[in-house]
Amino acid sequence: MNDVVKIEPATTKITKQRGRPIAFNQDVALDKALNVFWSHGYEGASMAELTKAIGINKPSIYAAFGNKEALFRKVLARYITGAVAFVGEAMKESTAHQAVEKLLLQAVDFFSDKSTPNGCMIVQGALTCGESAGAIQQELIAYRHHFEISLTKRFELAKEQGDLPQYTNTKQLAKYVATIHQGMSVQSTSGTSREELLAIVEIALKNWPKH
Amino acid sequence: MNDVVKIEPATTKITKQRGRPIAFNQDVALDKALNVFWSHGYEGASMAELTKAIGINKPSIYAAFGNKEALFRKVLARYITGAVAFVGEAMKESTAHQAVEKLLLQAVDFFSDKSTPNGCMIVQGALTCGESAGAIQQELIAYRHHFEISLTKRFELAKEQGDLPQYTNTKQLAKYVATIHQGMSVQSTSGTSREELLAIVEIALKNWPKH
DNA sequence: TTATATTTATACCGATTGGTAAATAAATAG
DNA sequence: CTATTTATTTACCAATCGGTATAAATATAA
Repeated sequence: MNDVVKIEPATTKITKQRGRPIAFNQDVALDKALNVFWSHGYEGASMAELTKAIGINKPSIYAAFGNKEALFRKVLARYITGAVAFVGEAMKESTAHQAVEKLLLQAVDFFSDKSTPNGCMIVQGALTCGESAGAIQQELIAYRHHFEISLTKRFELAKEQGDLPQYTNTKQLAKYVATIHQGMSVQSTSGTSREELLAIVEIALKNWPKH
Repeated sequence: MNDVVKIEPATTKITKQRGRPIAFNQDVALDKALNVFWSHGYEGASMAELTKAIGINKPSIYAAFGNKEALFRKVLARYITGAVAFVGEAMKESTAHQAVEKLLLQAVDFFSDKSTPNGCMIVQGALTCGESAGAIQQELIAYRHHFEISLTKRFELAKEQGDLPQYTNTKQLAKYVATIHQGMSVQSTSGTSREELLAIVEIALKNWPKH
């Protein structure tokens, strides 16, 4: 639908796009939309504000991305593979403790980055909402659950490798870490500084399970 | 304005209300409105849904409470003196550790109470929103800050009484406890069970400062 | 009874919501 | 050139938003 090139089946010859060319970069547009959704949430972001921020007219948005919900899903996908990709990276640390420490410290950097809105869009994008946003609310819940599953898997690996005690309840520990992360997101949205967030991480990591 | 009785200045004789009597109980109406705001947040709760839930027509709501924002503030005041009054009670425990333990355990009961919506309205009532809800958003931020100040004061007292080490940074410790609480609110809203919330509290309390 | 005060229910207001029809502009194909 | 395709702009849509004017209903006061 939005392919830039079309390939002729028989000859594989590249044909130029027929009609009027698109006048905006879709990834740049998604980044600008991300900024609005991140700041105001799914419901709090109006199409009027999104249109103004992206800098193109509404019919162009609808032609390129579908409707508001589809736009949000595409923004969310970009947010996950871009802004919060550090979560997956942190899991690659050599011990569970190092992985969580890196995760939370990077989260502090992420939350206090002055070039982006505060907090995490997956946490506060649609925590509460009207019925029309119910599908997005559930989608974000699913993503947060997915985050806990990633943590749980990492902790299971740590148990195998011996850097977490055998008695560790990995799901509960994952929920604890997720709770800290989500609480920090609320704190960040409320104006908590980088130094204060760091202090929270320091306290939260003191009780790491010991052998 | 909404006084049920009027007192004559000179004789202090009680005169009956003149016009048509109010056909609904204001506190009951506020409780029903609370349920809607708590579930869907300030912006996500429409006047249409509030009207339906309260069971009276819109002009009656506006006459009794003002506008949507004033209604929310009155609901919020009732929420604080009613549903979440346990927060102040928990601070009266004899040690800081006991106070926080009671606070978080009562929060678990509160979050998993099936007769009320999940999570805390002060946390998720307007975490993100459009510009028109900015004042409510700031008010909720102020209430969360007030919660931290209460915790800080309790911890200062604990330092004086010797049940917290002298080196304790009470503000940071308060922020940690608030972060756990707010994270648990997000968890509750996402469907986390009572047992899982209890496990989070257990882990969170393991790292309490020791002498 | 009549007058006054207050709440009720009905119907409506302008503004904003997400979303689109229709016409114009800009490219390629032949 | 003309025809075709696609994206743009403008203007508009019905539905919902928070909020209210108006008049009927229900009480007391005299």
